[in-house]
This record gives sequence, C-alpha cells and structure tokens, in this order.
Amino acid sequence: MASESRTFIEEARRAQIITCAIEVLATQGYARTSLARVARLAKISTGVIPYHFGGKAQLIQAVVAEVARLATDMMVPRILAQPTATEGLRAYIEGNLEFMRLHRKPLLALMEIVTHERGDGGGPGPYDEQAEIAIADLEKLLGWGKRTGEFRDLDPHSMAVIIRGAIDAVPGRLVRDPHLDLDPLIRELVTTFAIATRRQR
Amino acid sequence: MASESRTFIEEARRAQIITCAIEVLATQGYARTSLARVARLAKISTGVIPYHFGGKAQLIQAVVAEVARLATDMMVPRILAQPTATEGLRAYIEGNLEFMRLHRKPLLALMEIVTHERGDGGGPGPYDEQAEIAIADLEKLLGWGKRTGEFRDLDPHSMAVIIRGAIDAVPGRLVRDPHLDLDPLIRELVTTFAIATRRQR
Amino acid sequence: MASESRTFIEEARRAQIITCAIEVLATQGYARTSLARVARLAKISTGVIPYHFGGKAQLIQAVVAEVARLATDMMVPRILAQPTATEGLRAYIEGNLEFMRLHRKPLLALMEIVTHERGDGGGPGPYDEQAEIAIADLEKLLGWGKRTGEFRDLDPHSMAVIIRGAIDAVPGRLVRDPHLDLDPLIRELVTTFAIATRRQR
Amino acid sequence: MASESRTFIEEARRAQIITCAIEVLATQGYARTSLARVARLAKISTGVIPYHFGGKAQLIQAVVAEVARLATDMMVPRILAQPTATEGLRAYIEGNLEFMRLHRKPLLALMEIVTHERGDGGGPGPYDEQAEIAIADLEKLLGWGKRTGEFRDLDPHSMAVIIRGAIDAVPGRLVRDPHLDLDPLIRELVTTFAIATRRQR
DNA sequence: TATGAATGAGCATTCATTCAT
DNA sequence: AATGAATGAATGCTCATTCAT
Repeated sequence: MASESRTFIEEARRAQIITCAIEVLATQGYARTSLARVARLAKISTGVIPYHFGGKAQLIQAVVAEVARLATDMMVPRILAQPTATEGLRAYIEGNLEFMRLHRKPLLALMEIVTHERGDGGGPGPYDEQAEIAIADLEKLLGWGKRTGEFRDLDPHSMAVIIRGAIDAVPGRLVRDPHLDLDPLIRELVTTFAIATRRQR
Repeated sequence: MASESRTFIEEARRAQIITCAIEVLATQGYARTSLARVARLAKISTGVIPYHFGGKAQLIQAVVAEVARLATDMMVPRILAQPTATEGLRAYIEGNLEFMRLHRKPLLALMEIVTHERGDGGGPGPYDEQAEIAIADLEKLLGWGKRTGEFRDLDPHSMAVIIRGAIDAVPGRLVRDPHLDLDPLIRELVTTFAIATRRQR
Repeated sequence: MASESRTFIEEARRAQIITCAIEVLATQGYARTSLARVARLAKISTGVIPYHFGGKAQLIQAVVAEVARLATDMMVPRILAQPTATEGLRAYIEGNLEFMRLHRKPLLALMEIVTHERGDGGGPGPYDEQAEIAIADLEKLLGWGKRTGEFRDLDPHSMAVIIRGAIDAVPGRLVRDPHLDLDPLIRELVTTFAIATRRQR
Repeated sequence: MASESRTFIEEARRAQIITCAIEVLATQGYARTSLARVARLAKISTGVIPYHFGGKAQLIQAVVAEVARLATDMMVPRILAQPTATEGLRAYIEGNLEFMRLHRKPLLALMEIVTHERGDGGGPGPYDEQAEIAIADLEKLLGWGKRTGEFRDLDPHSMAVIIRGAIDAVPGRLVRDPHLDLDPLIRELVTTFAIATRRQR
C-alpha cells in the first residue's frame, strides 16, 4: 500500500487537504476550486499541495479515491447481503441514496469532479472509468436477476445506464434545494425499478 | 424580433460564432471553452465576440437559446400530437433521444453549459431554470396520465426527476463512445417507463 | 480659415461630434471618453470620428479650440473694456467664474483634457501651452497695474500662477457639488486679490 | 498595525513596488500607469502586484497612504507649533511647498491619483475625500484666526478653496519646468495670503 | 516538511483605428 | 459621406507550479 511509505504526519496533512478540497468542491464548484482556495481553507500555504500530491490532478484523484472508498465501504456489503437480485437492486438504490444523505459533501465533490474533469485534448476524462465500473457492477446485478428469473428479459447494459442516470440525477436536485426531502424520491425510485425490472406476467 | 434589427452580415457572424462555440463546447468541454479558442476556430480575432455578443455570458446564452430552439422545434409538436399520456410519454422519450441522434454536438454543448455554469458565489447557476422547466413539463405530462387513469398513483415530481435523469444520462454515454447504438437504449427507456408508470393490476 | 474648405454638412457633423465629446468628457471624465461612447451619444457610427477629425487627438484638439473660442469671446472684450488694471483684474476673475456658470460643461471638458492629456513619453502634454498663455495674459494685466502704480511691488509671474490656481480650483468644486453657490466664492476671490495686489500703505 | 503581520521580505517588496508606482505615476502620468509598466520598472512579473496588494486599486491606495504619511509627518507638527493663526497660515503654506521641494515625485504621484481617479459611473472618485479633508483643515485654521481677531471677516470655506487652489497649482508648474525656482513663488504665496487674510484697517 | 514569493501563461474585455461596402 | 465589422494591442487579473529559504 502506498500509504505505508508515508509518515503519520504526512498522512494527516493529506487527509486534511482532501477534506478541505471536498469542502471547496462541494460548496464552490469545480471551476472555483483552486489550490489557493483549498490551501486558504486548510490554513496552509499554497505550495504544500503540489508538494504532497504532486499536482492538482493527483489531489483530485485522491479525492475521488477517498469518496469511492467511503461509498464502497457503505454500499458493497449491504448489497451482497441480500438473498435475491430484487432485494439487491432495492439495497443498491437505497444504499446510494443513503450515502447521499450521510455524505452529501463528498458526493457533491465527486459529482463536480466527474462532470468537469476532462482529458488533455478535451476528450473523455480520467474518471469516466469510475462511472464505467458503476455501470458494470449494476449490469452484473441485473444479469443475476435475469438468470434467476426474477427479472424480465431486459437489456442489462441499457437498464444499468437508466438506473444510474436516475440515481445520479439526485445530487443535482440536492444542490438546488439542500432541504429537499429524499424519502419520496427513494420510494419512487425503488418502486419504479422494482416494477420495471420484474418479470411481467 | 431582435434579429430584425441586425444586419445580414452580423447575423451570419453570430451564427458562425455560435456554431464554433458549440463545436468547442462539445469537443473540448466547458472549462476549455475560452473566447480565444472559439475565435481561433472561427478564424477571427478574439475581440469580435464581445463585439457581437457583448460578452462571454451572452454568447453562452445565445448558444442555449439556439439549442433550446432546435429542441423545441423538434420535440414539442411531436408530443402534443399524441392522443394519450402514455403515447405522450413515449413520444417525449423518443423525441429526446432522436434529438440527441440528430443534434449531438448542440446537445453536448448544452449539457456542458448546464452542468458547468455557476452563480457568482458558486451557487446555483443561471441555467438551472432550464432544467427546472423540463422537470415541470414532465410533471404536467405525468399528471395528465394520472388524471386519465392511465398511470398508477405515482409521485409526479419524483418520477419526473427519475425520467429526466435517465434521459440525461445518455449524452454522457455518447461522449465516451460516439458510435454507441442508441436503439436498444431507446427501446429500454420506453419499455421501462411504460411499465413503471402504467396502472398496476 | 480651415473651415472654408469644409462643406456645410461636414461642419455640422463636426459641431455635433464636438458637442457630444464635451458632454461625455464633462459627465464621464477623460478616462471614460472613448470614441465609441461619443459616437453612441451622437447616434453615429464609431468610424465617423476618425473620418472627420483624423483621430482622437484631433477631436480633443477641436474641443479645446471650441472652448477656448467660447471663453475668449466672452472674456477678452470684458477685460479690455476696463479703465484700470484693478478693474481689469476684477473683470478677469468675474469673467472666468461667469464663464463657469454659463458654460459649465465645456469648462469641465476642458479641465478634463488639460489635466489628463499627456505627451508621448508621459511628458508635458500638448495643452500646457494653453495654460501658459493664460498665465502670460494674466502677467500682462498685473504688469499693467504695477506700471500705473495701482498694484504693489508683486512678482507678476508668481501672482499670476496664484490667481490662476485659485480660479482653476473652482471647477473641481463644481464637479463634487453641482449646486454649489458660486457667489460667495466670486466675492471672496475678488476681495482677496483686490487686497493682495493693491499698493500697500 | 497591519504591517506587523507581514514578512520582512513582503514589506520590502511592497515598498519597492510603491516606489516604482510613484515613479511611473510622476513621470508617465496616471493613464500610462499600468501594472505592467510598474512591474517592468521593478523588474518583476506583472502578477506579483495583485499578489501583494490584491489589485490595482489597493496599490493606488497604498501610494496615497504612503504620501499622506510623508506629508503629515512633515507638516502637521510644523503648523501646530505656531503661536498665532497668522504664523500658522504661513507655516501651512511654507510646509506645503517645502514638501513639494523635498518629495516632488510622491507629490506628483498623489496629484495624478487625486485628479484622475474616478468613481464607477464617472462620478466623484474615492480620493476626493482627501481633498475635502484638506479644505476642512484649512477652514479650521482660518476660523481660528477669525476668532482671535487676527483675520478679517472672510468666508473661511471660500478662502480655504482659494488657498488650496493656489498651492495645488504649483505641482503643475513643476511638471512643466523641473528646475523652477520655488522661492519667489513661496514668498509671493506667503505675502499674498498674509495681506489678504489680515484684519483690514 | 513547510513556507510564501515569484513566474509566465491564460483569461475576458476595451480601445483606437482601418477599410470594404 | 457614412457605416459597422474587424483587427491587434493593451488592460487587470487568476492560476498551477516552482523553488530558495
């Protein structure tokens, strides 16, 4: 593990910087997230960030890794614990929205990064991979349900795109209205995709 | 009409600049869309853009207006022509995806703007309104279906968020894979929301 | 005369542009006086000004000439009509302030130009000459009074600088407070320099 | 004190930049005083100035503060030390002109700023206050002389405007002729306002 | 380890001027 | 005689990064 080669104090600094970067990303947006702003919030000097992370790109990467870790820790066991694909899908949706509720800022930061980061020539960014993995995981879940006969004869890839799209629309709503009540949204998501995936009579 | 007070040559320049701005937005992304880059593509000098549009913000606005015009022209009559809410919803989804197929770059440009433009303090941007209107329109369509008894007792707002989210996920896929076959996606979208909204026995 | 080589219509255009330039200079200040702004006020196109005047510098020059003409027309006969140097000095001061009252905007425009215009390398500007002439005229008036024994043994050049300085301070006050009552100021100016120049017992 | 929170090196840079700004203002004039020119003179890169001062406006402000400090240090004790208003007025005039002799460039820089800086809409600038204070101070001095019966029944405000105007005319002469002998001017100023203010028999 | 001063490129915008129409 | 589109330089400013201390 990379962190093993890092001193305790360095690890603490990195964590502090990542936290501040998340704060700035979530509240100011990607475009206003400059190293200077992050450093100001962390009450450290600007040069520290390139020093610890190598550059802005690597800081962003570290933020992504951190949020991904948080999300994985919370959601994966929850989903794997389900006995059926139907239950698994519900746990997936609920887990995702529960995560938004509990870790709103990290989630918003991640959304900022994913939607704004681009490749050198303006091409697909380095974090599309992340989204790709999310789609693939969902595809597996849907494939499971098809195999067990719980789900209808749906196209797993398309359906995965649809479900992820529906889920990913939520953070955007949260930005606009921080007091938005997520409960009806969760209910409708669960219901919609329960109905839409189950084997039709 | 504002355009009537404009010279033919001015209108042509504006159109050319808007086209180039769409090109840059779609291929380079919002962050890399500077007036300098747009001007370079249009083979004009940078100052021409503030000259014709007043400023960057107004250029962006003009792009949004142009794309909105394209989208409205294509989709509104199509949806209004449907006899039932069910047919209307199908037309809505198909219309949206048809638009993506025919006007990919304008659509991508619009997505860039909507997701990246922010208010002064990092708050909600000036184009969230646009998204809000889209949600509201969809809510009306869903309300119609509920009143006629075609749709189940769904929460129109939540369902509108879900459907728009699912649709808005598509452009992101198109960026990654320009040769993506949209047909299965359209089919699955139509099927999913047909099943998920209809009155359950 | 240069104007003889100009058509009537051209002369009218020039006059219109000069009037607008005075307006902009007086209300917006020198720095905000761009050809574009003058043209906008005159409801003509920007290029007309270089066309008629050759360039911004010549427009400025024309404004100066216009205001100088106004001032000369009003003040010179008034002063020359006085029988004594003492009366002449009073007429000079009163004439200057009367001019400010009647032609405030042209006067302010002139002040803007004189204080802001600079030579190519930042050196003395092309309109210091104007000020020099004003000082010299005043010196002559003071010399006259010394010769007739009306005035004390003052240094005409220094006293001319002082009187002009005192007079030139007034427009600055007018900018700050457009409703400033000039009467006490005129009275005090006349009194002060009557006392300060007269032969002391 | 604000400067205590600044590094030694930062304080030195600020001082260097202020000095260069004064130099440019005094020799090139306000309009030609761009951050780029100041930076070129200081042999630093342009961005350093916003870095240290926050922006051009703050640099200008720092120059004003610096010159005001110089002037206050030199003149205030000198005037307060005088036993009578008459002596006070003489000290005021002499102090002002002595300052011009010793700190010509800072004074010219200040004049450039005061006469050129304007508010957003072309209205009164942020440094008119400064001039207002100068007038008010002078009014107090004149009021003192009236109360003690040293001065005639003059209008303190008008007389203050006249005296300041006469003094402020001097820098303009210095710009034109750097080798101008100030002594006759000082003498005439002192004499003029001694005569013009004293109680008349 | 950390600082914060400095660089140099890039940004949007404004300007006087030119010139084809 | 006039238009208004276009140019190219200059403006103040922000940014990620580097580096001596």
